[in-house]
Amino acid sequence: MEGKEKHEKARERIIETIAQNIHLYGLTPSTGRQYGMMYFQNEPSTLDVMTEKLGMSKTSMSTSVRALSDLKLVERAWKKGVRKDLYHTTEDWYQSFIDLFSIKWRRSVSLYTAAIKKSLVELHELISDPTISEELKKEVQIDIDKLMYIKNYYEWLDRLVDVFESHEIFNLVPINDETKE
Amino acid sequence: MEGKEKHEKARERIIETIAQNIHLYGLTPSTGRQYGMMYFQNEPSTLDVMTEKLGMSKTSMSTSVRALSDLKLVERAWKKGVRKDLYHTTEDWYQSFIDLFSIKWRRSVSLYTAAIKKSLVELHELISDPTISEELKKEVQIDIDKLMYIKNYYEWLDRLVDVFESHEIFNLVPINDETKE
DNA sequence: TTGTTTGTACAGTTTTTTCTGTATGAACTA
DNA sequence: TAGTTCATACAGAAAAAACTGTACAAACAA
Repeated sequence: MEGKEKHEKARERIIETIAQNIHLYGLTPSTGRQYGMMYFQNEPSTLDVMTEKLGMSKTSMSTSVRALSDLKLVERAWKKGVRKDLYHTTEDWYQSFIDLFSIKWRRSVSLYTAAIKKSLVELHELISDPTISEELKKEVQIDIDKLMYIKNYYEWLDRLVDVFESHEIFNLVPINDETKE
Repeated sequence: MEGKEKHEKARERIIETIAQNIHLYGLTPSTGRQYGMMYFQNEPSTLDVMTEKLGMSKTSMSTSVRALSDLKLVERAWKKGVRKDLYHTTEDWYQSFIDLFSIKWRRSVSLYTAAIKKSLVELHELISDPTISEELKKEVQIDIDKLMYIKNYYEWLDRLVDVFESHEIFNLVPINDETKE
């Protein structure tokens, strides 16, 4: 089967590329390969199919399919009469990018925002404390300025995520071609 | 030193937050802590200072400061009379974000583009091969469509990176406050 | 009810990554 | 020139992460 083989090779190249780049999504190459396999599978896959195709344990398949779901790269499919869980890759890579972007950075925004708020309160208390030295006060003021800068930056980042989530970004960077949603 | 301690605590909270979020830049918490320390250090740091402050080996400091430099999060500073290498964090977090974005995704774009190009050629050869089965041809056509979709997506991503690098993004998501460059 | 199938928690193993100490080379000093 | 100070390459140790097999719980079948 010469043709079948050539087809397989063309697919494998892409799957391997996905595997080598999925770290951008915080996932391992194995998980990327799993995604790639599912991407070219033209029907939903069960954990058993993945185990068979990738030669890895079902436990692994289960945990990594969950990781893929968390990032909305795959989702459950339903098919009547089939008892096993079925999964397929989500169609919209633009949306996946946005989801990734959103999940990763929103989390960061909220962690920073909380920490900065707390520290700013403390530093302001320190500044208005009459018992501390002039020298320390100066240092604290510098830190306050730095924290304000970070605060501003994260507010910007938050608005940036908004722009992706609301799809406004597509006004600035339009999707060419008919593949648009 | 009650005030000094409180100041330290406020700083540490932010440094720890940086450490816990630096994975978004593909770096380890240790490296994040190193960055955080340098961020609040109001003068350039030497490897020896980092070793002393973080209690880690100089070798570690050397390799992680290089990782930070690669992402342009820190850069060398010059100070006459000082023989040791000096490093300080870069001021512009917006630019750092853009640099990260650019470095990470451009690389991905070029890897995908190359792989897709190669595979598309092979699949087109396959399609116009008269000896292969109708069934296989159908499958190959589906794959071609999928690759075209990915190709389009990466063209979009490439334009997206352009928009960040050119700072056009700031038209859509402006930097508020006087902290702007 | 009992038996079967399926997914996942958990403990342990293997693999990978991070970190350290030693050794070396480059840059500067005298 | 030789001596000193620094950064980093490299090998091995320590720590973390990925992966597997077992065991169990939930869902369903009969």
